[in-house]
Amino acid sequence: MASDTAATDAGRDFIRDIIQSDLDAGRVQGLVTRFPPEPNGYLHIGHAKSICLNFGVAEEFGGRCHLRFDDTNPAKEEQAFIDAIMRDVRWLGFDWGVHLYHASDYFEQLYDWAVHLIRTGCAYVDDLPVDEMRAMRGTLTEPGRDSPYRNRSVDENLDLFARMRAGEFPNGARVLRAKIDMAAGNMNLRDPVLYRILHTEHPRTGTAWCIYPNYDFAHGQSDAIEHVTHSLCTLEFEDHRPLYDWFLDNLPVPSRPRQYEFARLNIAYTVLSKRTLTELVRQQKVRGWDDPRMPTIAGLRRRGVPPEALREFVRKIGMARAASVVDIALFDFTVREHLNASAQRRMAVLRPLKLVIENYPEGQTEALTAINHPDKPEAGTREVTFGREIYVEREDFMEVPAKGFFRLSPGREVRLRYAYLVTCRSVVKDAAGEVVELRCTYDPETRGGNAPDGRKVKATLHWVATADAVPAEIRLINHLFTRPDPGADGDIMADLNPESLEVLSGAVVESDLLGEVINRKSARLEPETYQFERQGYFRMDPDSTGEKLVFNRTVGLRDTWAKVAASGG
RNA sequence: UGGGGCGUAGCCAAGCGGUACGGCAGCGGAUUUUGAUUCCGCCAUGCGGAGGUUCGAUCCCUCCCGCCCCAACCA
Repeated sequence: MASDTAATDAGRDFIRDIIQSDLDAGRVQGLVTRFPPEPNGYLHIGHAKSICLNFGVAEEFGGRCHLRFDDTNPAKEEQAFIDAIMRDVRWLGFDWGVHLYHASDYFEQLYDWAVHLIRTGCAYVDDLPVDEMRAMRGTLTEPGRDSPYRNRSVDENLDLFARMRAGEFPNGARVLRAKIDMAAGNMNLRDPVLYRILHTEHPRTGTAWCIYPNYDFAHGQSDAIEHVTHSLCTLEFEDHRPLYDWFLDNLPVPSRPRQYEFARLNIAYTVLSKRTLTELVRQQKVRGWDDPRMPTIAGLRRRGVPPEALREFVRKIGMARAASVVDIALFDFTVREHLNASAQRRMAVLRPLKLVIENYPEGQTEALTAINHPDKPEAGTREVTFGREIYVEREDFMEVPAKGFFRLSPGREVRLRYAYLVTCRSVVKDAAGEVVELRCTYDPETRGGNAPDGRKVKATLHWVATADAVPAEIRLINHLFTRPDPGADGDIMADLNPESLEVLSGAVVESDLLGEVINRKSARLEPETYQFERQGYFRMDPDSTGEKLVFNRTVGLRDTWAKVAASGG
């Protein structure tokens, strides 16, 4: 029964409804979808939406999803992108099994079908130069005009097309066009180009071809060859559907797929256009496709976003046909939601300020027990080293405390996480008047953090003992663009955020991290994402060396105080 | 009268003729050795607008308004 395979409660949407009714009505026997990336760049979070949809429904309805590279334009495509795409789809958690295909696998069949169209009078070879063809296509409101080559004989077309394939003509000399309707309101039906001459080596077929089919002529037929039942794509292809169907109607294809469109994903303060992302890489505005600031799957992975969070985000945004711009806060929330549940806690001081405990014996250190995860006792504990000199966060001290600030200031007592209650006695300043050191005393009776007399403190600070500190560089990843709608004024590069990457080179982390990080590296495991208490989530960057650890901030913790301070200030 | 779509809260998004699910954001409050987490409460008399059909309309009809996509030998 088809209804046995129904997606359950979670995540119903119009696509799943269509699939369900097609299955129920027996229109299709089983579900087959496909994810069809063009290997001309890295996958981004917009592709993640499509991947989750295509592979997701296949899983839910007991069908299968193919990974098919739409490699019809060798001028832009590379093997390196093919590899990266497969890596990213797998990392996201999906598996195409044996169903790995390429549009280029079908070049011979597509060529035969092109010949078929010529024979049936549905296609012709056009000699018009590009600009003339453009001029004759008409405009949105005026019909186009027939090419003078439109009524060549079948034999002449056959001969010319064969010679195109044989390499007799240079790039751009001729194209094969479908003969449909130059007056169609839908521009895609005004005798679209099917094949163009491209004397370019193809990553997979090498030099076997010098003519290549374009998207419209390859996509639907590839779907049909693979017996794809539901061909899911974004809204901008809606106008192509009549053409998609026209090919299926006029060719002896082995199956009849149908195309359905959904709205593409947009996210505020970011850009999900492959063209723009390519430019960012090319112009070196970022350090590569996997720069942690990039909305690419590889970039998000390097930043520390777990694949589950990405999938959950896609689930949360829903699936519909209305153009939308999703609030980046929803993404951040989803990442925190997952990391809060999974990430081990550690202590790191991003902007260190030295704190000396005057009544703590010189040269002495002690090991204190810290909890690895507050909600998961099974995550265990670890020892952190405490001593007379420690680092605390610069922003956890205010010489003149602002209203509502209840961290450290002269005379005030606070708790050092897992350690002791300390009271600030005085500050040391440099010649410029900058506070460079805090002089404190501690209460030896408060080991672990609680006072026997029950007195309370309002703040708990994270810290790292100087004796335990491992230097680290911390990279804070901020929005790549300064406005929610980058490029709305025309020049998208002008909207780049000059502070998208903040490098804190003087940070320190507890030494426990060094061991963990080195162990995982030697075990060839991907680095884990940790929560640095009171700061956010961080993941080691591959730029790390034996000399210095480098961490990227995946996302900060919600910071209510920052909000209060900003509005009150 | 080019063609094709879409309008439900600040942002997503359910709803399929019976009186507006949910999430994010925001705002209160409780708990807290992370100003985190968690927990409680508040947040559309209203569904782009105007008519119409109906006992009853976000849902059906008509007109209007607004927004998005299409004129690559890209996908």
